[in-house]
Formats: sequence, structure tokens, C-alpha cells
Amino acid sequence: MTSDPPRLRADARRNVEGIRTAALDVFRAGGLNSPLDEVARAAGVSKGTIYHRFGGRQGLIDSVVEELVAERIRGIVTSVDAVDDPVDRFESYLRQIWLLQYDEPAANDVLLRAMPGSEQLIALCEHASAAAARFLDDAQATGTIRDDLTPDDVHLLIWERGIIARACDQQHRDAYRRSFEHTLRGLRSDA
Amino acid sequence: MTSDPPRLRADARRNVEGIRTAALDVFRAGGLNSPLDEVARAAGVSKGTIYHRFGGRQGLIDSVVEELVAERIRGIVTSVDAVDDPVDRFESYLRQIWLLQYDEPAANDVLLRAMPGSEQLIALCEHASAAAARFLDDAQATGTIRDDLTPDDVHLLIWERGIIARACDQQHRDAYRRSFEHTLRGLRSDA
DNA sequence: ATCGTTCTTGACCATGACGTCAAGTAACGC
DNA sequence: GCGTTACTTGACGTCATGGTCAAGAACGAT
Repeated sequence: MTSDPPRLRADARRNVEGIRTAALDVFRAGGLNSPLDEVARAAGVSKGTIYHRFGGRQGLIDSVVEELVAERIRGIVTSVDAVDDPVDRFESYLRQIWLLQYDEPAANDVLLRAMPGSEQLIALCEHASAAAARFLDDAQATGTIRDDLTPDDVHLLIWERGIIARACDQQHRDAYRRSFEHTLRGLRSDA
Repeated sequence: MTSDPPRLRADARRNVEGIRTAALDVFRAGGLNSPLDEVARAAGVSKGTIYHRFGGRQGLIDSVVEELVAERIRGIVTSVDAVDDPVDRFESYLRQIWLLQYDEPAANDVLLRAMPGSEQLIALCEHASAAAARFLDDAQATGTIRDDLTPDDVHLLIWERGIIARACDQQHRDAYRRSFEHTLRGLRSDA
């Protein structure tokens, strides 16, 4: 199972590992569009090696994205799942996703991107979407959250926050939070 | 007054005009970051001429920005000024600015940018900011708009919308409107 | 019509990214 | 140890942008 393809030579294996590690660091810090040269430098390897081993950016992303963000997103879903009040649950889901988008450019890229890649990622996104729809539904049932709100709206709100978060070097976290609280309030039913 | 600097040669005058016109078109369609080569092509002139005549992008912008957006922004302020109800006035100001940002990339760039330039532009922005502050204040006086809202918040809301509008090729106008209505609702006082 | 001056041109350099490949290097099997 | 083959390298090609400048073209004063 480790040696499906004939098995790599020792230096190759070493490099693959080094590159993955470097990619985790670099992508974590700068998002999935960080220059590959930077990853190469961080791995102490030449750009060519990355292309040779991973086929290019997409291959590299596929190979690390799971480890990069899956846990974070799944963590949010399960931790939010434990919240009792349906409205709190819905709102804290959004808050946490929004903050994740601000704090982790890579996760944001994943949430934003048209999801080019891996099976697991698609599953992950569906997991999150399904959870979001569930949270929304429960919250609407209490009458506190507007019932003209659709899962697509939620999607859109996340997308928009992602776009804003990408420009975050120009905005402080507090301002970011303050402003999404406005939006959040707007999702509640009218008096 | 027309001939403060010694007066240009005929071809130069012709080109300056052509470039300004082309810049209006190009910037209108693609925002203030459109490649200067595109402006040059549209003006039937070489890139060098633009640099020679306007000193670069900033100079060119300075020379057309007034004509490009001032009227739109002033128009919004005065038209909104005529609205009776203070809350309507405030909200329709935001709606109109936000739509302007969607519809006119160049205006959006002006609203977004740290305002590098011209005197008149600074005056224009202060005019708009002052109006916004006034609208906010009046609206808050009615008790319908949250009174913890500051002019800075309004600024921020406009900035954020601008960032989103920049990515608008990926979003329909209706979705854009729908989502800013959520935010708008969130600016009202709690029951 | 001529000539000095003003203007314009487009080829040129720079930057920063992606992506490729011939040639050199190092691991592995024997 | 040594040859074979897998691996790596880094120089190179490309594209899209911003920006410059010497040399040639156009103007207009005389």
C-alpha cells in the first residue's frame, strides 16, 4: 500500500516529504496561490522538482489540502454541533467560519475556490454545506432567523466574507468582526 | 488660462484629448487599474506618449477622475438629500453608493483607494463623508438606526462592499443587492 | 522651403510569475 | 566498486504588466 507505484528512491522520498512540509507552511501563511518558488526555497529544493513530483500547483495542493484545512473545518462543524440553542448554533457556525476565513488564507481559498480537486475535499465541502443547511433550518424553526433565508444565501455570505478576508492585510480583525456582526443581525427576523 | 504652460503643439493637443477620451472609456469599463497599453491602443497612440504627456498612470487618473466619477457621487448625495424620512435617507444613501460601486468599477476604485490624488477628489470625498455622517446622525436621532454605529463603521461598510464589487464578475447584481439588504437590516436597532 | 524644436514611436529593460528540459548528479542493484 | 537508471537542477522560454529612451517624424516660425 505504501509501494503502489514501484517505490521511490530514497532522495525522492525525502524530497517529497520536505516539499509537502514546506507547502504546508507556505500555504498556511500565504494561501494557496503562494509562488511555487517560495515553496521550493523553503524545501531546499529546486522548482523543477516540485513540478516533477507533483505535476504542478494543483497536484501539490491536492496532496496537502486535506491536512491543511480538513481538520479545521470538521472541527468547527462538530464543535458547533454541540451548541444547544439552535439560533446560537447557526450564528456561531457563521462566526467561526468567518473567522477561519480571516485567520487562515488557505482555508479561505478552499472555501472560495470552485473546488477543482480531490474527492475528499468535495466530500468535506458537502459535509460543511449539509451542516450549514441543517443549522439554518433548525434556527429558522424557532422563528428568530428570517425564513426567507436560503442555504444559497448562506453560501453567498460565506463567499463574500472570503473575498473580504483576502484583503485582510488592510483591515484589523476587530473591524472585520464588528462588521460581520452587523450582517449577522440582519439575518434575524424583523420585530 | 488655457495657455499657462507655453502652449502645446497641435498634434500634442490632439493626442492629449484623444488619450483623455480613451482613458474615460477604458477606465469606465475596467476600473482605474486597466493596463495603460489598452488606453494607448484605444487612443491610437503609443504607450510612451501617455507617459510623456501625463507622467504615468497617476497623472492620467488625476486628469480624468473628476469627469469620471465626481458627478455620479455628487448626484447621489444631492438626490438622497431630497429624501424626506431620515432613515430612508440614510439607507438609500448606502444602497446607491453600493450599487454605484457595483456598476462603475472606476468609481469603486476611487472610493476604495487611499486617495492618492487631486485636490478636487479630496474635496469630493470629504463632501461625501460629511453627507454620510449627517445622514447617519439624523437616522440615529429617530431611534431606528443603532446608535453605536459610527461614521467609521459606515466607511468600513462601503469599503467592504467595494472589495466585493471588485469580484463582481463572479456574482449577479441581484445576489449582490440581496446580500447588502441583509447588512442594511443589521444596522437597525434591536426590537 | 527650410530648419530648429517639440513630439511620438516602438524597441528595450525590468519584474515576477508559470512552466520545461537537457544535462549533470546521486542512489541502488549487482 | 561500477554501471544503469531515477532524480534533480537551474538556465531558459513565455506571458503580462510597468516603465524608459534614443532616434526618427511632424510641426510651425521664419
